[in-house]
Amino acid sequence: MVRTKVEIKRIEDKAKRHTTFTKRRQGLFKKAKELVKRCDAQAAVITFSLAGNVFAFGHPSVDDIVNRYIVATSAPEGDEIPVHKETEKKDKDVVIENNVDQEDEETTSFELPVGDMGMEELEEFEVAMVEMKKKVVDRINGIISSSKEEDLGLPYIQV
Amino acid sequence: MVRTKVEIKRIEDKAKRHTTFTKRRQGLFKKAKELVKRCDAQAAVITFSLAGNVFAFGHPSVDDIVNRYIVATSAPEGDEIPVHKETEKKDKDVVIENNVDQEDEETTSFELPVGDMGMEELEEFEVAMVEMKKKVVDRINGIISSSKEEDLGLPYIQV
DNA sequence: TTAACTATTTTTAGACG
DNA sequence: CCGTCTAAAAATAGTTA
Repeated sequence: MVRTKVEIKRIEDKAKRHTTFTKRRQGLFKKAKELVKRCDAQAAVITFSLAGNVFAFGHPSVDDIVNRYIVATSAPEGDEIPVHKETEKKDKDVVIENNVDQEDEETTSFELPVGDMGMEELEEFEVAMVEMKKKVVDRINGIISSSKEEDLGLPYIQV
Repeated sequence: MVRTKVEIKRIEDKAKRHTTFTKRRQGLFKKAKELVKRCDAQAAVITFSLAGNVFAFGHPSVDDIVNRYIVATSAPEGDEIPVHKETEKKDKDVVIENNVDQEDEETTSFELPVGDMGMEELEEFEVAMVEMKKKVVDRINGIISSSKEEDLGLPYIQV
């Protein structure tokens, strides 16, 4: 029939799990698109299935969002990120939830100050960021080639 | 009363737009968490409000997903990304939707081959990736300091 | 501002083709 | 592996506190 009312836990059956993944991923993307349209916001959704496939949505683009995220969350100098509880600051802040196991206890939310650089300025660096992304991969290639013997049969970069 | 049935277009009123952004962002995160739990998948959701605040969720972490995304979507050598229609390949592929205006015409979906590097191997490079992220920001700092005059009053990195 | 409330819309699990 | 269908569950726009 239509007996719904699932508990949110891992689906053991592989076929069912994949079916649900597909359906819910589509629903998640749809929700993200609606958020972007109705709220004039920018957003990205990136998902990896167990099989290793990646599905991503982003507006204006996934790379834009990823780059902006990297910029926004990388501390300029030190590495200590001030962790607050909830936003009691004026206007700019970042909230990051890092795992899924919290029971709404607001124990793993982070908040840190962000500057005033707007999108117009950020977009000036988009090209540079994309180039940087390539450099990251190049660097990884270097790490791979220096840490793995080629005769191990590992593909060079492949990622 | 409760007359719902909104059309998905930009909300002009700022207060309403922000309220909707908050509600829908929470809903989006909840959906992402359910997807992760039920399907044993990895996912990240990153949103930027118009005010410039960033809210992000990721499992196992936003950075993990972002790094994995960067690795998965960066072509090893050339830059030409083969664009297919829909997944008719065997197992590994990437689908990227880059904008929100498409009317399900599947005109802006990309698909490109991805290798077999699994999470275990990918995680070996997590630390390196995080360091790379810092280097990206350092590089941007360099770009800023070389392209902007300090007397313009622009904060150094700030982003 | 932020938090309920709730009628209604929207999503989705399961079944079927 | 698609898509379609449907009842139940979940999300949410508009309102109120």
